[in-house]
Amino acid sequence: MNGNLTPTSYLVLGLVRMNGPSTPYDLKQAVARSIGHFWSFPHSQLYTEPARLAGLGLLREEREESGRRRRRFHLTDQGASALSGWMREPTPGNTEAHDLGLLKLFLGVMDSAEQVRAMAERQADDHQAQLAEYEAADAELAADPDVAACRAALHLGMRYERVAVEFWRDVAANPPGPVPAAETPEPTSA
Amino acid sequence: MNGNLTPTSYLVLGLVRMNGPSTPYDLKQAVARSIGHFWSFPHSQLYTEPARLAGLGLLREEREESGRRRRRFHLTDQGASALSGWMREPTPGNTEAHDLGLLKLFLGVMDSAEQVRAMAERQADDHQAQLAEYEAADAELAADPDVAACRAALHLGMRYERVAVEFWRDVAANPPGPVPAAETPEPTSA
DNA sequence: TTCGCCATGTAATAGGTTACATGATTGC
DNA sequence: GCAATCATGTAACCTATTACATGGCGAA
Repeated sequence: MNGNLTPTSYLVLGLVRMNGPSTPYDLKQAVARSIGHFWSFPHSQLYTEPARLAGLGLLREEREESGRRRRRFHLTDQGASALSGWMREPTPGNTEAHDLGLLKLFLGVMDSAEQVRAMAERQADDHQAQLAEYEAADAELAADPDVAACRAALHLGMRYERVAVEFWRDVAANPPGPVPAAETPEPTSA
Repeated sequence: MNGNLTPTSYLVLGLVRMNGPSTPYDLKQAVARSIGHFWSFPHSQLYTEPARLAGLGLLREEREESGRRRRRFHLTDQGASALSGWMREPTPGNTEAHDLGLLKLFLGVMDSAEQVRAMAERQADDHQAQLAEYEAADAELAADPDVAACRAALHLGMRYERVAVEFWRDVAANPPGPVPAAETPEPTSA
């Protein structure tokens, strides 16, 4: 077992701290409702990671004896201090924005401006839909003053989405032509 | 060897198409100058992925006999059509925005509003710096009409950065308080 | 001509992803 | 009581990341 903590680790620790003792399924739900919108964590990780953290003493595992025999994880002192230690560290590294639509646009392999326009319109719609989801999620949290920080994070998501919608609409309105190939592809020899 | 193509694969194919026959080092450079700003690809991948693609017949490998014995990869017909096939597919999946600062904010584990403010200011500065880099990169490309698509992608990056700067400045100006822990951590038993 | 950085790669590992698989609940 | 879905997990694979390692090349 490797003792290094990844973003996933801190996510799990943080969620347990925020929501109290949690089962992996609880974590999965919490992620889906909030940060999962822009940073996806597959559920299998949310099952394996807490177990790993328990092995490191940062969580304590408790298991139901009957029914679903859920594993419920509790934050330990050590876990709490690992978490607040991380908070105190500087936060290096830029934002990673992985967006396949953007990659396609960047590579400039679209055959025609028309094809670019079609994709851009699709992207704009998708981002619009995403924005609506954020707004709904945010409205649900609006009542609770304790979660101001969570909402703040959502707000950045919302701003990004608005920018993305604007951006793709601009692209659709004025699609760039294809980047010409620098060489003629060769007959495949394989 | 697995024939599935990942975003990395298309990146490599697309760069070779755009820039002509390339060595892994060329790819590394091209990435660092452009898309690497918001989607990082470690250099080791840019060495192994072209080899894999060559194995699939999508690139052809040519090796220098003397000196550094570079491997230079050429696009094949098959590679070109894999690339344009991908372009025609719809682009599912949302943007993944991995940002550790945002994760920290979201988890609400900061001890105090003051700590939040300090981080927010740092983030704002970092994003400001990033924005400046994009602008410089964009200015370099401005002369060449062939790379309009690449520039368009950069422009989204720039918009994101502006939003991020604004956002973190707002957070710094009005930092949310910490989300209270839902449970008291337990003494570690390990 | 030597030093240092640029350039080129590879090995090992672990985290992430997909796919499978099954038991528990709940609603009808 | 049956079906559908929720909930819970695990195993295998692979991609990505880190770390190491070395030879070429240019500058002083």
